[in-house]
Amino acid sequence: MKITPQKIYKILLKKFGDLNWWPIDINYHEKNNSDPRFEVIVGAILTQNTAWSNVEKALTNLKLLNKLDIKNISEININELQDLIRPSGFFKQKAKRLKDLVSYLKDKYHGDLNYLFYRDISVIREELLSLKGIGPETADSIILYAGNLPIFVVDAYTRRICQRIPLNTNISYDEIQDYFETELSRNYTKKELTKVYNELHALIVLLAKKYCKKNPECIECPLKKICSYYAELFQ
DNA sequence: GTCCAGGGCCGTT
DNA sequence: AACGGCCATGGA
Repeated sequence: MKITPQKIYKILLKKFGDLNWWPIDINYHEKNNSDPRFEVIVGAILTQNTAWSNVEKALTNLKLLNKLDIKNISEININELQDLIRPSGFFKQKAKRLKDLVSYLKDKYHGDLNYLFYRDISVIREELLSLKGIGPETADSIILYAGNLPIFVVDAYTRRICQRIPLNTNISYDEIQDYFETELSRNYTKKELTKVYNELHALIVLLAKKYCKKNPECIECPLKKICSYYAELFQ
């Protein structure tokens, strides 16, 4: 029996259910008439190699001062921005990355995310990747979770699980991404894919945090029946 | 006190 | 192309 991404998706979905990942503070954005997608974008930058709990503190700081929108980030003093996002770590480079990003959004799209996400996915991806501080995972997280467009996000967790099962032992980001997208495209319609990519990435992150850790705890892992790493434990 | 988290950049080999 | 050092805070 061949192990596929769609099989893993089914097992994890049955075990953990719908995760409704990357929920944003809709009350804040309704009250301030701001774009909730921008909160996702900021979160994607701030969470680089950083625990989400620390990112939440930074986002809270930005909201308390009503700074969580494109216009206000572009106008805020860089030192003040650093101070607000300090809890998320790497605060100097992340402040610069946010500044560069909002400059790009203002210059090219008049600060309107509709204009950005209206474009082709490949164009959005290339533009985001051209910005210093936005690599493949951040770009794809923005496209998927802010743009609600079908692209599969690969991260350190995805790689680790792919190696252990093994599902796909490629190292390059693009090859793993292409593998997941090609496989999943065979079983789901175009309309379903965004939802599937969104959910599967969230499920993978949860699995990696609970079971497939750096030092794995395989005993109760929902994937142990199809995982050769688990099988080798008992050789 | 040590480890590590939802990466990415840059310099060296 | 691949690897190592670096960036920084806060929770376990």
